[in-house]
Parts: sequence; structure tokens; C-alpha cells
Amino acid sequence: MNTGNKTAPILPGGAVARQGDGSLEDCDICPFRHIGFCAAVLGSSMGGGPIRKLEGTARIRQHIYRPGDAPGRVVVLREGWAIRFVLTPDGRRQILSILIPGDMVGGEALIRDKVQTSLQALTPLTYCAFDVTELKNIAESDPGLVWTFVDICFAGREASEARIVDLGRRNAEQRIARLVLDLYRRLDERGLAEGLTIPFPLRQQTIADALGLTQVHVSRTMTALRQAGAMHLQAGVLEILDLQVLSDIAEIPR
Amino acid sequence: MNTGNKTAPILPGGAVARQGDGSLEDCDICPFRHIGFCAAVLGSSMGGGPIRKLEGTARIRQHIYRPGDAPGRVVVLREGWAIRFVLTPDGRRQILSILIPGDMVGGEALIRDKVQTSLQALTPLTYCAFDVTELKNIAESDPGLVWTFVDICFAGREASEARIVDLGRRNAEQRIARLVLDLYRRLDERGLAEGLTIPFPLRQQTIADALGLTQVHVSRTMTALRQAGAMHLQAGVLEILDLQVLSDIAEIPR
DNA sequence: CGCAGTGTTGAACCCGTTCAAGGAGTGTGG
DNA sequence: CCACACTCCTTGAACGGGTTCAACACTGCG
Repeated sequence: MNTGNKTAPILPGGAVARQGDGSLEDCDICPFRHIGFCAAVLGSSMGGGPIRKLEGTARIRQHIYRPGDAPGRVVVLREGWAIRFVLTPDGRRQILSILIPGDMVGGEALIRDKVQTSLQALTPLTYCAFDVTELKNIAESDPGLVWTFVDICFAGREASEARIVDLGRRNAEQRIARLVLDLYRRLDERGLAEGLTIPFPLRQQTIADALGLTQVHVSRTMTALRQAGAMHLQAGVLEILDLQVLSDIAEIPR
Repeated sequence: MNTGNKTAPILPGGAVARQGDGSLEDCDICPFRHIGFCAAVLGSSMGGGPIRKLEGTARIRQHIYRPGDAPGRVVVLREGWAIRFVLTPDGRRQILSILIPGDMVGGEALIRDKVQTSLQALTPLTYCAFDVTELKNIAESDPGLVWTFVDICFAGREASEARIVDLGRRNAEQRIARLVLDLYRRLDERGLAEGLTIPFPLRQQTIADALGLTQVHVSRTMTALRQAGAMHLQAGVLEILDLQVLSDIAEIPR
């Protein structure tokens, strides 16, 4: 039964979710129904039993989960951006991934009880969530779904390792250029880029915490990138002024 | 049929492997038969069809595979250490993982044709290898094996993300202390530590390339750690002199 | 209006790099 | 047995990319 606007807190951190009616019918019009996780779940739940889809929203800066929580759910972002991060003992933040619409998060809930990271909304957020127990049940009748998890996990690991190379061996200018190009590619794949212009809700402090820099240095470096004619950021919209220049700085062959 | 000492190159880079007789009988005496991947494969191949185990050796500094290769095999180290790394366009090296006996490498071959990294022996190496096609066949009759892949992949991703935090937010002393403690814990889990002493075949340049530092600075920092009474490295053997001091430096609660 | 969040800029500082020289250990060949 | 080459580690001095601290400007908002 669709509970309509009646809401109940189902995730730690105060994020609110409502339960769908299980038929997943609005997945039919979801722009992300053909990407990895959703496509696999939709395919599986057609053959086997249905899966309940939970829907949720989060306000800006709201936590979806924190270290030590046991969310028990896998989350797929539908609208808005989020970050997954950890805090060091001295209170500094390291962002592990920047999440855009269509991304899946929290896959570790499939094999771990508790998570060790925080998930926080960067913008107002709407998302779908799937109970891991139900996912495991579906996977029993459709082992192909597990391969989808393997696939998603390795893709995530490759992204992590690309970031390791950035942090270990590249300077601030290269790191920022590569972050921007990576986000541009991902947004473009999901139809969220307009030409060379993308929505860009990241603050300089957010970029700094993702790339192991300080906000002050991000400011200086982005000024340099703007003056080099590579890109331009204003009011949450980033425009790549010269893809070749930016790619050269990023050391990405094109 | 056991081919005995007759050897044939089966992996790129010149590493040599011989084919076992498929019965895996020497797994019975392998010290790593109870850890993740091997335990799962042994359990699966008992129920379903047998899997061929390939065995291989590599000399020091020898490549097992390189970027662009399609090894088509998953490797489990039996004796010796190895590194997985990439080279940046300007020729610098970033090590992505340091592998010790019992570790599984190359799981991406399960879902990718070509690998993007290099795998190189740090010491003389013996390893086992399993054909991914055969692994997939076994997984058809034992879906639990796929969950083992998910598990291993997420563990690898967690390790990668821990390294991201190190590179992004910790100084040289902390990075080295954490690397040493991580290796100590892993070696101890596999019964390869003697008290607080572990084999340590890493050169300073290797540590530098893993932690995003230079060899010169690793030298200075390790001298400082020695003078602080935290640890002592000589002739390929590392002794943790004061676990408390080292843990404090590493910011690991104990 | 006050205030919080964000970005810019300057100046001093420092962690780590770069360049360079030298020493210790090891293997090799004459 | 020694000369030589090679790898690895140490140490010094100068340099530089990035940090830290601080002041200020701009924006949106209650």
C-alpha cells in the first residue's frame, strides 16, 4: 500500500523515507532504469518475487548514515549530490567518493553489518533504497545479480585507485582538472551535462577534502585554471572553457 | 596429467607456470587453504566439477602481468611478496597494493578482459593461478562463490580507501607507521610474524612509491622512527620496538 | 541589521622535494 | 684477492608546493 505523504524515519541520521507499494512502477519512468544496479534489480524482480523499493529524501547537509550505523539498505541517488567520507582523529575530513544522480552507495551493507563511513547530502536529495535481506533473497533465484555487485564493486575500487594515484603523484592543478573531467564524464553519461556545462554544487572546501588539499589552495589553483582559460565556475555551474587545455593539464590523452 | 618439471610460459611477462593435475591435493597442506578465496574454491570444487590449479614462479623484479595484458587468471601468492602498481605519464610509480603470501590478486580479470595495472615480484615468488572461465563455471553451480568475490572486492576497496585517507590527510611519519602496522597485522594473521618481528623485503623506494613520498624523505622519516624507539629495520627484517609508540604515531587506538 | 557561509588575497612558514655527494654491502670477473 | 659496478641507504643544502593564519569582500537570509 502506498503511504503517500505519510513519512517515517527509516534511516539513521534523521533522513526520511516512505515505503513504495512494491510494484516499482515509477521505475518505468526513471532516467536511471538502464544503469547497472537498477537494471539488474528490475530484471531480477521481474523474474523472481517482487522487491520493495523504499524512497527517501534528505535535506542539504543531512546525514544518511554515519560510522557505526547498520543501514541495512543499499541506496541509489535519484536527484541531488552526496559525499561519502571519514573523519580523522584530529577532525579533518577525507572524502572517499562524490556521488551524483544514478550512483549506488552503501553496497558494503551487503557483506558487512556496520558501515565505517558517513554519507551526507550535498544538496537536497531524493533517493531509492533497497533492503539488503531482500536483495540477497532475490540473488538466490538470480545469481546474475551477484555478478552485478561484483561489477559495481570493482568499478568503485578502480575509482578509488585512480584517486590514490592522484593523491600520491599529482599536484593540485592536475588533481582538480582530473576531478572536474571525471565528474563531467559521469554526468554526461547520465545525460546531466549540457554541452561543456555541468551543475557543480561542490564548495571549495569539499574539493579540498576530496583531493587532500586546503580550501585556500583550491581557491588559488582554481583561479589559475580560470586564468589559463581551462574552466570557469560560478553560482554552482561549471563550464569547461577549453577541453583540450583541461585534458592536457590533467594528463589525460584525448 | 602432471607435467612435472616441464614448464611452459602461460602468463605474459615471461612468468612461468606449470599445470597441476587438477586434483588440488597439495592444497591439503597449504597454510592458506582456510583463507577466503582458497577456502571457497576448495569448497566449491568439491561439490561441483574439479578445477585445474596452475602453479607458477617468478624471479625477483619479474612482471606477472602488465597494463593491457589479459591474464585470464586469478593469482594467489604462496611464497614471496609482490606489488601491484601503475606508472604515471611522467614515469613515476604509484603502488596500489603490497601483496604478501596468501593474498589474492587480479580479481578484476573476472569482469574485465584487460588489466590496467602491473603485477611485479618483489622477491622470488611461487603462486597458484585459476582460470577465470573455470571459476565462472564453478560459480554457476555454487553461487556462494560469487559472494566470496564480492567479499574480497569490498575488502580490497576498504584497503584502498584507507590508503586514500593516508595520502590525503596524514604526514610521512603517520603513513609509514600505518603501513608497517597494517603489514604486521596481515602477516600475523597468516602466521608469518614472530613476536613483533616480521620479514620486510620492501626497499625505501618501494615504501615511497606506495605512500606518495620520495625515497630520501622515507630515509629521513625512518631514521626518526628508529630514534623514537618505535621500530628498527635491518637486512630485510623489521622489528617493532614499541607497539604503543608506533600505534600512537599511527593514530591507531589500542 | 546582524550573521553565517563562502571565496579571495597576502605573508610567513614548513613539510617534503630536488640535487648532490658519499658510504656500506654485495656480486662479479680478472 | 682486488678492482669495479651496482644497489641501497644516509646526509647536507637549497628550493618549492602547499599550509597556516589572518584580514576582507560578497552573498543570502532571518
